[in-house]
Amino acid sequence: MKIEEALKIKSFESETQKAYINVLYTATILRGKINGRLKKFDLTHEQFNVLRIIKGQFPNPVCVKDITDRMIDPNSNTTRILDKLEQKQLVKRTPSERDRRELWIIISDNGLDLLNNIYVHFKQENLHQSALSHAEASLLNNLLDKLRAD
Amino acid sequence: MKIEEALKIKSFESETQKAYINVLYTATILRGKINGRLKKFDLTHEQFNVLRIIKGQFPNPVCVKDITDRMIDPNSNTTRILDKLEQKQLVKRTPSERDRRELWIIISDNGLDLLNNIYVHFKQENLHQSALSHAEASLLNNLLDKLRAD
DNA sequence: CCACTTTAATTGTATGCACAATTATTGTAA
DNA sequence: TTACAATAATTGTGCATACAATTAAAGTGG
Repeated sequence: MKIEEALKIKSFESETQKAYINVLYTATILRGKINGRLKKFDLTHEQFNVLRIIKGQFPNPVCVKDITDRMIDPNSNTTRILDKLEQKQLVKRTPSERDRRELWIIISDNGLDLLNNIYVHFKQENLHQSALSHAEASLLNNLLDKLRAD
Repeated sequence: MKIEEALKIKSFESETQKAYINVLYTATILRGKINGRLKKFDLTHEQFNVLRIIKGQFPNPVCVKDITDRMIDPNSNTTRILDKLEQKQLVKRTPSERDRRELWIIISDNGLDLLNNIYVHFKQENLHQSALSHAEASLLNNLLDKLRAD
């Protein structure tokens, strides 16, 4: 559905303003879709994102700052998301060996298993197989990169 | 900056997965930008959005459901956002004349003035004048509409 | 070494997001 | 008209977002 129909908006100030609203609205829809899929795994979208980042460096540890730098929303509170992940025994925090201010965070076997299950599940449900062709998705990525550059 | 640089991601499963992350990340950036501009007006992004929706129907009243249907994020709690707006005397709630379950909400003179100030301010700072041409923004809108259709 | 700045992580607080449940009212069909 | 379902709005709860402040440790220049 077109954005103007979805939000019943009659006119926009400019095509760019429309794009702003469209990006925000689309993000809400995608977040909802991802949260829905993650529900059965008892993970929120941002917990999943953080877990994925930690796994990305496995078997090396990462510190909190490394994670924050890679997060989709760096404002969300990394410490508190790590608290949740640690409660669920998906990650471990240990003191860094090079800097006592830092923590080294590493994904646990549980965490690795969980992520693998989720990936299998996503593949089965074709989460990322979209109505967009590869070329269209690529174009979309370029336009978003450009929009952010303002 | 390209999304893979911004989030230091080395590889994606697919161009569409990349687009998902890109949309979510871009939304965060845009939200931050808008929140920054709205700060001096003591409004949050969603309060602004709701106020704009209510103004959109002025001088007709809207009920809560009308607003929810038009919100960028319909999950955010309309009642509580209206509480804030009413506290700031930007809107008024009165009982509906046609249905006692409904409320009629209308923007106040204060609210209209505030929105006008904000629009002037946005124009001065060229918030919605982007690096994208009209044609590019239009293309972006079409691709986002298509991405949501999955 | 010592004051000072910077950095890493945590904490605090207000608001927003997400979802379920509840209350009040209206519509509807036996 | 009386159950029952549907709808409008609110409320409750847990987690996330946004931003400021704090704490602890490390770097730096005198």
